[in-house]
Amino acid sequence: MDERCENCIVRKFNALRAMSKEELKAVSDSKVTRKLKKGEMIFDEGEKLNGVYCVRGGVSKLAKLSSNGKDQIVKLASKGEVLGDRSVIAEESSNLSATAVSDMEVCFIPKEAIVSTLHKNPDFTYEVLRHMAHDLKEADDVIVNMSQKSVKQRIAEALLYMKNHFGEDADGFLTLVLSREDIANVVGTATESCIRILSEFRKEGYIKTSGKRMAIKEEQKLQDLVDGFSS
Amino acid sequence: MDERCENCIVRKFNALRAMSKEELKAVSDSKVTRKLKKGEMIFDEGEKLNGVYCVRGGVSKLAKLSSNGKDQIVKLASKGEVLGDRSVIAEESSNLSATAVSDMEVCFIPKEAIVSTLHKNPDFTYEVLRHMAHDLKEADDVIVNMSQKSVKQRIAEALLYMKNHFGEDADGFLTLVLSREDIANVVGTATESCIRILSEFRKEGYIKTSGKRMAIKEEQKLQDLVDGFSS
DNA sequence: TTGAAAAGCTGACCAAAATCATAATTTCGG
DNA sequence: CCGAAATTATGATTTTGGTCAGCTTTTCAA
Repeated sequence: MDERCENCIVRKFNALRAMSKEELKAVSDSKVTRKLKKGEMIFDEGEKLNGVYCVRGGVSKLAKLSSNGKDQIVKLASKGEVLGDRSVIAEESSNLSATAVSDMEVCFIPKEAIVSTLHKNPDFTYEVLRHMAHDLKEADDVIVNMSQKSVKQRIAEALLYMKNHFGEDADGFLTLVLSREDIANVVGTATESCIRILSEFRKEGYIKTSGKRMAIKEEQKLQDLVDGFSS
Repeated sequence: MDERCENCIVRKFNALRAMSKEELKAVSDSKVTRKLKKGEMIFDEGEKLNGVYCVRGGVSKLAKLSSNGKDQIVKLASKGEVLGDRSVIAEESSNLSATAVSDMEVCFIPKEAIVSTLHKNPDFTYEVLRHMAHDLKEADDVIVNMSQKSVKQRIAEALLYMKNHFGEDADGFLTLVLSREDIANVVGTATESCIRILSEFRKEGYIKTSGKRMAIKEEQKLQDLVDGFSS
């Protein structure tokens, strides 16, 4: 609406920074800012995307429905991240759904603005490519974790991830508040198992909880779990 | 050694086809063909790659060692696929190891030839990008399978994958011959569990085995398993 | 404010899969 | 062709985690 992409700081974090002044202007002119309430869906699995979404604020979960009816959360995206880029580039419909897990503000950028820049500005394309190569490496790590680590380890890891990527507030509580079900869907387990293990962590004194807010008290203990020490 | 990239058919299958005649000539002049025996390693996890490997023949497993000491096979690459591109593009050391699971022939292409083309030829960069976007989608599927499907389903899926991607010989046996351990590492399970389930499939008549060679007898039954029908 | 719905929690039970042990078979170098 | 090493096979046991059921707490809208 009001703010121009040229001045938008979130751009610093993504490939848009490799765009030229003019390209950025074109993007800014065609973009549409959209506010979303927690729980609202940005796009659904199988949907044809006409552009990408640049996250200005809030957090989104990218999930895929598995054949057994459960959602698997593949990625949590926040400020500066771009959603839907893969589908636009591959010219396929989205293989993931995107839903706000907190109130959000996103900018929709029509695909034409992206694709034309991809064809004309090799620096931009290269930058997008680097981001994607990086994402692919992260995906490898997720695959290995999923197949080789226990549910307990994966939950410990998810907690540390939430702290490192989304931070904590003044009282030490994790900024990102997820339901137990969402956490379960991140680590790929049953909600009850997730609740059980979080309770265990609480009893052990590794974390404390207050409603659905959580705080990490003993980061090292969680890290040891992830690394396979103790049990 | 002898064959020129310009005439190499495997190029048809990868992003190299978007290169210009001149660029291809430069690649061809700088490439080194290398033959590998089954079991030989092409590069190791953590290694700094000075180029990419284009697979001319044979099959390679891309694996990552998890903290519990087990290898997780993330991808099987065959004719036409390029290995190491992500590390070269991200300018990071490799997060995966590549090992020949059959005798192989690969062409090593120094990274300079690749990177300079990436900077100069947007079509090539775009093509690489499209491939990577596709790989990323596949990675999402793997994540979902790993976390939501049973070991039995994943093994059934692996067998179908082997048939569809590597084919079968005149007798109906899968062309790609993997050890039980490798199959276990693809699906992320214990070798014993893998053997047990393959035995079960044999007893049910879904497959037949002859040493480590395997043939799919009832493809539909395996597919039903994957889709969650029956049990 | 209140009452229904959603989310969180806990126990009991069961199924899936890992682990440990041991034996049979295959592979392969000499 | 032979024997050691690797691979495959199978049984017994334990652990992990999923499912079902019932209960409590929190949330949220009428």
